[in-house]
Amino acid sequence: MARIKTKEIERETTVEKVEKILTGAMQEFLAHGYAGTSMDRVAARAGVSKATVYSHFHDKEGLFRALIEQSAHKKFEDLFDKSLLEGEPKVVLRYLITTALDGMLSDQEHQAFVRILIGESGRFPELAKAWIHDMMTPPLKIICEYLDSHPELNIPDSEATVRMMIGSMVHFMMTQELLHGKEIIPMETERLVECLMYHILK
Amino acid sequence: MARIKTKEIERETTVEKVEKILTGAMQEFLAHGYAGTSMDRVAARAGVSKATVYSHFHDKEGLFRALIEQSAHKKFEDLFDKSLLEGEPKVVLRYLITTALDGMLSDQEHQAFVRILIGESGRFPELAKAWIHDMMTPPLKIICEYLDSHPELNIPDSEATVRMMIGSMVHFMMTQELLHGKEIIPMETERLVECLMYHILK
DNA sequence: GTCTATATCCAGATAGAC
DNA sequence: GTCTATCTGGATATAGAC
Repeated sequence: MARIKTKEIERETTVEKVEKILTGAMQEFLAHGYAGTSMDRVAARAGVSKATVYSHFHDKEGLFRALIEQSAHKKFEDLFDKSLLEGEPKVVLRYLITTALDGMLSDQEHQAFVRILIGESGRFPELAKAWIHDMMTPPLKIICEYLDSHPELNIPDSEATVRMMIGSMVHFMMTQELLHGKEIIPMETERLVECLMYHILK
Repeated sequence: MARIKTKEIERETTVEKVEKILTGAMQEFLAHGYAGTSMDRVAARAGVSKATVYSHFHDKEGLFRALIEQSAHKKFEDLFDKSLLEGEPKVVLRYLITTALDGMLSDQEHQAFVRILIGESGRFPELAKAWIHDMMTPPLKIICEYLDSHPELNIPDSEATVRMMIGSMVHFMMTQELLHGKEIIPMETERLVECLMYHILK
């Protein structure tokens, strides 16, 4: 009994260390990029030795891949609540657009994630692809189905329309926040919301 | 006379070396990012010594800043020809959108530039701002004026509309090319063109 | 599993001859 | 202005004790 308990305690602290490494490494990668992050700082931030980091993740690339992949899967859950896709388009669409935009604009970690994903998409193409698959495809499909279920909207190509919608929103976040364009080309979020509502609902 | 000519020849080769350093360094930065680029390879690619690179550019950061700034100023010229902004909207807008989209989708160097600009926008915020100013503001203004000069289009907020337009186009390029989404969520360019035409021209 | 200590290499940057 | 040679620090990664 005692041995088992000891084992369990040991495994717990190990898990905790791995957890600390993962979260700390994520912070480092988001702040400094892939090449700009050192394994020394990753270890220091997690409060463990470098050798421990290497014993859990084969090398720097392995650690990076694990982090990005995990994050790509996780994030797409909480972007929007698909149960809200019921009701008349005027209300539903406005709510959808507002929620998604505000979510992106206020989430600095998500912004840093997008930054590194794009920045490293040359070196790590598969990670970019996985993100596209996990983040873009689900909302695309769901919103398409919603638009198609309302033929009175008269939308000839719902998929293209949803891409236009998402694209203008993501691009807005990028120019305003990621690229620090808030002061250079300022614009209230509501104007983009109204614009999309106007052009989509005719 | 002879001395002057010698001097001129010497200055010519110097300029040539600087040119070689600039173009070579650009290739390196575009391929490997800021932190991933080494001054050794920059020097080697230019066929000069490292000391020569440092004598012309104070340090790595200075070289990078010079390159990105120069490129931000230069590129915005050839994106579109504003003389083409005369005629009826159906023709002008379609041509504008098609040209810009095809230009972005086929220019791999521009794509790599966007990648590094976003990737390093955390470390070099002023460069990102300069690019926003040089690349976004001019077309934004010009297209806005065009739309406003055609009140029959019934566009309530031309600036927001142009942002929607440009945003969806840039985002399309990013997902398809930068993030290698061509095979994962394929879509013909024409569909986005038609979609924009439909929603903007009502 | 985790540590300290270390091997090995390569980075940015400069000194000094020519 | 340009080179070779070098300084110095910090990077990835591992060996070996506990």
